[in-house]
Amino acid sequence: MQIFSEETITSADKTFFQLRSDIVEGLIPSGSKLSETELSTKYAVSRAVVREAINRLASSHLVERKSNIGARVVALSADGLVQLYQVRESLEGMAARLAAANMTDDEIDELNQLLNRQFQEVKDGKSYYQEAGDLDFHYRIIVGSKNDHLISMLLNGIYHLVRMYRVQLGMAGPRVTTAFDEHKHIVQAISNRDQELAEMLMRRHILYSKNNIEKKLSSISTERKA
Amino acid sequence: MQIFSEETITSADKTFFQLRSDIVEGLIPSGSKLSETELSTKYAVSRAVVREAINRLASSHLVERKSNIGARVVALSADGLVQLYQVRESLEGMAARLAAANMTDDEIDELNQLLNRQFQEVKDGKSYYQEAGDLDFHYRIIVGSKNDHLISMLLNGIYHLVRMYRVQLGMAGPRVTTAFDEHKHIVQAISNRDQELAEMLMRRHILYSKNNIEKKLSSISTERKA
DNA sequence: CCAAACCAAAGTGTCGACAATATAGTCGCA
DNA sequence: TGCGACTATATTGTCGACACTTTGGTTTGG
Repeated sequence: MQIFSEETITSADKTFFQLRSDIVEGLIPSGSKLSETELSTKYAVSRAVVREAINRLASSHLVERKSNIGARVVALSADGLVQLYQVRESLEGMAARLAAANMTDDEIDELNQLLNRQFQEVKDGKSYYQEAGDLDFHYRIIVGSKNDHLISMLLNGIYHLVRMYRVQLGMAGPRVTTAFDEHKHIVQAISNRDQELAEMLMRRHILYSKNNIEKKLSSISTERKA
Repeated sequence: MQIFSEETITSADKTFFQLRSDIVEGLIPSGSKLSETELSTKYAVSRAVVREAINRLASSHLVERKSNIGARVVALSADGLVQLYQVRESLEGMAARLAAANMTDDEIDELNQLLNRQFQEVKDGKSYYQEAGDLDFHYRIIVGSKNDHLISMLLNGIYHLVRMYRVQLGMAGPRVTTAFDEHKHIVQAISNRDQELAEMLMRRHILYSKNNIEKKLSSISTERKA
């Protein structure tokens, strides 16, 4: 596999991926400080590559850096979540619209097949559908937009933050089957090349998703008070 | 001035700003290669800071970097312009909508005053309105959205690319007065807290702007053929 | 006892040198 | 002559050391 290797992977790349994963998964807690020297010993690389990795994380909005002071993992907040989903709604809505215009028939076929496979899994009960499937679905539509800026902003920037919120708020919950139906309708709209509808359905889909995760977040903060 | 100094400015910062400016203004031609060693002697800093600056430029989509090969300034193209304005339309439309919801009355007042000043300048003929005023207008609305992700994506990412297209295509042309009217209507919508209208007018404003610049681009490419 | 200046420890910013990789030109061979 | 392997060169990737800034605690003067 991976016929086109292209682009060799540097040490800084690996450190960046590792760090990003550790942050998203919560191994490095949100709000904590990232010490360059400490991380360089931990990952057994020079401080320079850790620095580069941290800079990239800052570009992805996963950490905040202040000169001469250091970098901290972003703090999750209700307000941050709202802002994040505002832009996500707008950008992914746009992605769906462009996808309806620009995806090839083959790509749309594959999208349909993906959904069918997931439907089987859901029916067979062995469904931990959840993350993997959902991500794959959104991923294909984003890429299908064929707009490089959009793709980059979503995949390099926003998406890992979204995952970070989901993971750290423990989103293993419900909303599996209903999300599946929403996905199906979106793909139908794309199949029909109905740009308007695709955008609207995607925006709504993300809005529901926000409400769902927001509810979880408020229930947690009330738990804390109790 | 600058009461809150906050955030000391490092050598890498200065190099980044300098490089970005040189690229946007065309002093470093689009498509050309950026040699780390060469630039480090040119700007009299170490290769490390040039590297960091280039990495940031890559995050801003002003250069493209490939590992072990180097970085090139992005090439301007008709397709790239279309993609850029697609996301700009969506994001700034969203900014206008959020601004109508989130700007304070004072901020809206200042926006109105800005427009009045510009109107005077236009009337007095001394108007090279063009860039400065237009940028200031859009800037305030973007910031007025109060959405950090949106602000960052537009101001750090997209805007310099937009300017690069404008500068290098020689946009000193017309469309001054008409753009002014469009600005006025957008501010009116924001004043009325009409989110829907503000978004729609902004999207349309940017669409016109795209058509204008696109026309210029095609006229240049036909010139070349002749 | 408090406040301001000072000092020391820790961490980030910058640098020059070395290692690894890509590129272009040369040589040899069919 | 044309093609492929090899070598030399230039450029990027990585490293450890040094310079500067921040921070927290200590001392000193009121």
